[in-house]
Amino acid sequence: MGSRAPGDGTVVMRTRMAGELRPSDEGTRVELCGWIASRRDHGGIVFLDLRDASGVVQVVVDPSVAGLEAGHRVRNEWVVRVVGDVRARPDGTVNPELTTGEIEVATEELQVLNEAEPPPFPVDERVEADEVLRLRYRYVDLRRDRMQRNLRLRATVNRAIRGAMDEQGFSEVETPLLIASTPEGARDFVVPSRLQPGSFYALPQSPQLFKQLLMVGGFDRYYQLARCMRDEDLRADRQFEFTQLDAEMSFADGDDVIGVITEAVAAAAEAVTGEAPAPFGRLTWHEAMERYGSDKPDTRFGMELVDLGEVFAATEFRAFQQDAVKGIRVEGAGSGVGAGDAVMSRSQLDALTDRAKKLGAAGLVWMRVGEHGAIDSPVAKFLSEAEQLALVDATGAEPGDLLLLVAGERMLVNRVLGTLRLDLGRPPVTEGGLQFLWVVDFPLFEALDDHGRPIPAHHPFTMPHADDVSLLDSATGEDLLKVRAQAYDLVLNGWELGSGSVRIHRRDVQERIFTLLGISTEDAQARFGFLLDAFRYGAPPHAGFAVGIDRLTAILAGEENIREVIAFPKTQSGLDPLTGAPGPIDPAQLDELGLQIAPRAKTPEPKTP
RNA sequence: GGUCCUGUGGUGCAGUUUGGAGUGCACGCCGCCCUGUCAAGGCGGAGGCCGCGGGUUCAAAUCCCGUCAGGACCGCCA
Repeated sequence: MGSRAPGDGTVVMRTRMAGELRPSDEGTRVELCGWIASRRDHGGIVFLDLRDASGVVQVVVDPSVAGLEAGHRVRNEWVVRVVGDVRARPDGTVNPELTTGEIEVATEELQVLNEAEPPPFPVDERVEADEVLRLRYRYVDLRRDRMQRNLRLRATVNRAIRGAMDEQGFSEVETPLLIASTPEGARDFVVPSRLQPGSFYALPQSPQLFKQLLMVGGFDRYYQLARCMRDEDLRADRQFEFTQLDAEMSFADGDDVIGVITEAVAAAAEAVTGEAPAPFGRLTWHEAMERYGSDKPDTRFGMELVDLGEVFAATEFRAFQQDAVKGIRVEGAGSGVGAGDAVMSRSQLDALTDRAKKLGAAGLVWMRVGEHGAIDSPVAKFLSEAEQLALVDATGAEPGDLLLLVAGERMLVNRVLGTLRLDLGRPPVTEGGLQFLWVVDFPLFEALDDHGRPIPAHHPFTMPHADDVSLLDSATGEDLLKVRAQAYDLVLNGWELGSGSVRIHRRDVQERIFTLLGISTEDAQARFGFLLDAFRYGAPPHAGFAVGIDRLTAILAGEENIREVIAFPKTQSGLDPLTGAPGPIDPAQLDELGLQIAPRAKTPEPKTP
């Protein structure tokens, strides 16, 4: 129960929480504290809704009673303390909309703890407030149900994750925030050193190197809810600062890591939804690209990519004489038979074609499927009857469907169709349940740079796939891109939740990778020599992972944007409307740090005609 | 760096396409009335740099250019 005695000499301001009162409390004297959520002043009687962290209860005040005159004066968001008795509401005045709607508090004492100006936007959520206003007055916004719900949900996620990791024998270890620049690919946030003028710390993009050092240090199983900072442009799913469940384990392979992380993430989902999530799927990277055209497939809906190579193997149509021809089937979006809201107009199809071209495709072929496999398309005349029939057969198209086809280099075709698939079929965040998916066997290198050197897809400490190690020595050029890594991603409803890998723990293998990447021995030594050194002193085989907590929480909360699950986020241009950060600093501070601000290159004046 | 969308009393919108008086709706705010409301109700009232700057025009919230802020996305985030 909420009733407490002071004990330590402090004054207890309240005995109960507003939202927890029930008919069983009838007759109880309660002391409540909170904000006025709403007032309904009838003159001789005033109804106040008192809101605290637990919810709302109706408080009834008779302002004609001596000492209760403030009943007329109080306004929304004033902070008050109420003493009174819980009583059943009179017949016909029960409010089934409120969990406390069967009772009310008959006020005997009304104390104004603090007056308040009218809030810049209503705390009640009937109308959506402008986001910059919400951020500027975040402390008001935080009173609203949505933020209360989301941040408490986030706390539930953190609690469940810590519980699951603890149970699996992981120890939470903190790592430094002021570090040397780490080899992640993002731009560092940088902190000037006062004691070493001209030198800089970097804020961690992740605790990557430290967790590997913890493995060398014999911690065996480490995790941390780690703040990470990356100075890259912001998006709906990206903030400068974000939080990861960061984990690393020794004497373990990729499947061990997948098992552990599955356990923790499923525990978080279950803590929020009340039921265990569906079993996590698993696809190879190659399969994900071929079937969904993405390395983070949204498997809440079908519309999979169909390989039409066989169908057009001997085609006369030049546009389809390519590395790959693939298509997607958009149900009911064709003309005629199945005509309805889903049907796409000619101008919509033109827009789709533009979209495909912007994504790099040479073009987009659309086909409307009619009765008996009849095909209506600008290119129908170039296709044989047999090809048309085989096409309908291969895609499983029904009358009224629309087919979208792209031909060209295979991975380009996959990416273009994968994007169109999302444009046309992706459900809102609140629909389709939770589709967790492991994507495994990522390639070790994602591309070749201008000098023909491979660019690591994950990071340079990623262990190559055991079966592909020999390729590392023999392969050159494009063939290097076939080398698979022991790297894996966790995907939820088309969002990349996180990634991990088995790490290289042997110095000789690591040096071979550096050589391939064109990182010289001196360069490697300068950037992360301490890690290479550590590997000389008995590094265990180890593997790890990191899960984006902001993204996981957003999806569990049914939010499209991670700002909704962050107490004090920044806008897309990296500003905090509440504190005004970032701002200039005192010249004396600059001086102390040995820094000077270079004059910014002015943008050229607009040309006068 | 780029593309698209948005900016109108404290709040949320309409008005911009087709230039013609700051016009309108809802909420909030202030005052008065009101003893069973819960989006309380009734009467009255206050509140505007139409983001900012420039241009076109007899006339600009409206058209043009620039700029600032916000959002979505591309680039970027190995």
